Formats: sequence, C-alpha cells, structure tokens
Amino acid sequence: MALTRDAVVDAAVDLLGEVGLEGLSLRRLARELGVSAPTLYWHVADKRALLDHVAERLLADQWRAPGPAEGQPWWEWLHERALAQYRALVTHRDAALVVAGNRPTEDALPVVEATVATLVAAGLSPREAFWTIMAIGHFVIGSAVEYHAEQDRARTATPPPHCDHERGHERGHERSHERGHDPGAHPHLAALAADLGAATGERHEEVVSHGLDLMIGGLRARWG
Amino acid sequence: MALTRDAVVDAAVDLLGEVGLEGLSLRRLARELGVSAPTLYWHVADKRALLDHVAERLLADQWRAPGPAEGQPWWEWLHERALAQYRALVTHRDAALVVAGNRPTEDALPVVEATVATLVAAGLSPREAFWTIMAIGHFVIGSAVEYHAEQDRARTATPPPHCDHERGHERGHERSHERGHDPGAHPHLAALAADLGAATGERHEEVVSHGLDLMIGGLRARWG
DNA sequence: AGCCCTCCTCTAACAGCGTTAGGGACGCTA
DNA sequence: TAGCGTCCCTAACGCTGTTAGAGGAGGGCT
Repeated sequence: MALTRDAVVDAAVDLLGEVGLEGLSLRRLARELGVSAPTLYWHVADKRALLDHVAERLLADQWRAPGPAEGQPWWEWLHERALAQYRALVTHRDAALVVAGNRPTEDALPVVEATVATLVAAGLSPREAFWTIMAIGHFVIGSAVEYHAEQDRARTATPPPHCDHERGHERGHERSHERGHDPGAHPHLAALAADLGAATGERHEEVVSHGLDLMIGGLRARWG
Repeated sequence: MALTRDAVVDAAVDLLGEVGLEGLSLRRLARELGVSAPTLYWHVADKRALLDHVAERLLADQWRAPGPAEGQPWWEWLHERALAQYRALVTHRDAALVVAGNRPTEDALPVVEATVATLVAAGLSPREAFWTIMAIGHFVIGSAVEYHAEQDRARTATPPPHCDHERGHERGHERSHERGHDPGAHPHLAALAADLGAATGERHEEVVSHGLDLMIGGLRARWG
C-alpha cells in the first residue's frame, strides 16, 4: 500500500509528541515511515504545509463540538468548550506552537459562526460576540504556549543544582542577588509558594479556569 | 573596544526586527557585527541563552513600571499595564515568540510581587491575585503570538489569488467547498466582515482591550 | 627583558537541516 | 506495445548550531 498524506500527518503527530517541535525534522519523519526524505515532498508541499495539516488534525475534534446542551446556560457551555480546547492543546507536546503558527482553516468558520450565533442569542452584539471569541481563543492559546514552554524548561533543566555560570567566562556584574531569594523581600510570593504546592499540570489548569471565570464573569456582568 | 555581550544582544534585537525569528541565525548576527560566528560563543552560552537575553531586553521596560497613580483606580491601572505590555511585544517583530519560549527572569519577581500586593490591597486573596496576573499574562502573550503569526502569514502570502493546489498532485478529496464562501451559510460572519473593515493592527488591539475589559470586569464583579 | 596568563577572536570542521533536480520502476489505459 | 501518471529514489546545494583547537594582543609579574 502506498503512503498517503494522512499517514504522513499521523506519523508527524506521533513524532511531534515524542521529540517536540524542534526535533521534528523531515528526515527523521521519513525514517520513521521507512522512506527517504524527499519522498515526503510528494505528499506535502512544504514543512510549513505539513505543520498546517498537523494543526488541523490536532484541532479536528473541536470542529464537531455541539452547541449548549438542553437547559445548559451559555456561560457554562462557553467555559466548558474553551477548557476542552485548552486540554486538547496541552495533551499533545508543543501543539500550541504548531497551532499558533498555523494559517486558519476554512473548517473553523462554521464553528465560529455557531458560537457567535449562540452569544448573539444571549444578547451580545455580533461584534462583541466575535471579539469575545477571539479573546478567549487568544487566552487559551497563550495559556497552552506557556504550558509547553514550562514543560520544555523542565525537560532541559540541568539536573545538578549549581550550574549558574553558563561557560567559562560569565562577566561578573550580573546575577546581582546570586540565589537565595531573600525571603523577606517578596512576602506575598513567599506565602503563595507555601500555599499552592506542587502538581504543575493542575495548577496550570486552575489558572486557565480562573481566567475563563473572569472573562465570562465580565461578560455576564455586562449582558446578564 | 572589544565586543560585549550587551552589544551582541543589541544587534540581535535589531536583527530580529529585520528578519524575524526564523531568519535570526548566529552566522548572520556575527556578520552584522563584523565577526565570525563561533566568536559569539564567547559572549553567549547558546542560541537559547541569547534569546533569553533578547527576551529580557524586550521586557526590560516592564520591570520599572510604577504602581497606580494617585487617585487612579486599580482596574484602570491594571488594564493600562497589560495593554502596554501587549504593545511592547507587538512593536518588535516576533517578540512574543521569543518571550514565550523564555525562562522567566529573576527580575520579574519584584514587579509580580508589587502587582499581587496591589490586588490584595483591593480585596483579592493572594492566590486569586496571583492567578489573575498569570491569566492576564497568558492572554497578553497569546494575543501577541497570534498577532505575529498573522503578520507572518501576510508576509508569506502568495500574491496571486488562485494558488490553491500546493504542487502538482493534491489529492482531490479535500477543499470540499473550494472557495467562494457560500455567503448565506455564515450570516453573522458576513455581517461582521462588513462591519469591522480594515486596519489589522487596531483591530487586534481592540480585541485585546475587549478581553482585558472582560477579565477586569469579571474581577470587579466579584470583588468590587 | 622575558614570561605567563587571561581575554578575545579566528579557521576548520561535523552532523544535521529544508529543499531541489532528475531519474527510474510500477501499473493502468489505449 | 507505447505512453502516462504515480510514487519513490539518490545526489547535491546552501544553510544551520556547535565544537575543537590555534593564535594574537595586552597587562602584570620576576
């Protein structure tokens, strides 16, 4: 059976999960598929285009999301949808970066239209509904990007503790307060560090949920 | 006078503005400085580290932002600061991408602490204040990333209109509704397209401002 | 004066990247 | 049988981040 574009995109999604966006090269992808690198150019115009297809696949579930359930208030539905989108991005490594660099697909239009319609039915003007959707989208993307960045940081962190100088030299005049954090200087942050403990993933989701509460709360405060 | 790290970072910021993140290579940067590429490794540990320094410089102004002015309500101040941060990101090409991939600097702590303090003084719990700051930060970053992505798209757009097939092949079964947009299908979007006309930059800022209004409105709705 | 040491820059090279050119083998259709 | 479209190949180009190792300039010591 000949290789298909879908198979290429599938493998790309898998490989992205394994090695991240930086490690995703056409040669590596080709090797994974048991094929030579230029072969991929038959199935895909470009690396950019490949990433577009990957982004499309990553978001595919979002396009078939239903409207609010019977009796479900629109604000709950909105919160739920946005959170689901965030989770979809976060569960695939570097997904947010791929999606962010993506040209928007025509497939997105119907769902945007439907969401605008729901908000308009709730009393918003079309323009405000549209702005709101964009804003929530930006918030979700931003949150996911930051999540991935932190994951990356955790991955590349040098296990031993004291590696502060980056090479041999390190011009002295920086790192003014070396390390030690001066606990008295930032009382609120110190208290926070004690308060919210571990569990990075959950903590991120709490921030996202809080942000959605704020935005949607602001929405309700203005248009019931 | 010997090359300094600051000079390298300066040049990197300039070059980033000219050629974007993808075009920013160490060799190119070295050429700009009249120096050979490996020389940069004396001043900077890594390309990653260089970008960290660039991000630091791009955000440098934000670290010296003052608290709310006399008589200025905290919500106005918060909106203003977030919008300023967005503008700072948007005025340098690809700045948001660099900042997003960045490890957070110790320099950020004082300003976070101060902002938490202001919100706590306004009645929020430390935890909610912190979440709010994070959420607003994510929103700003996300908005800026999307802005840059759209700029990029506009830059690389193929001027002639009809280039739909990406190469010679293009398996038929996709692009189900070819192009033409079926104006009756998305009435709200069609109305919107007529409503909000041109001026991409302003439109983006309007969305950001709207999002901030929502979040801060939600905040005020909960804690006066 | 001679010497060492540190700072700073160099050339040469490695492995890997995206991408293009051009060719060759298969199977369908006429 | 010839021709054609499909799918994959090898070879190569110019680029990338990064390392190894050499060497010159300048200051401080003996």
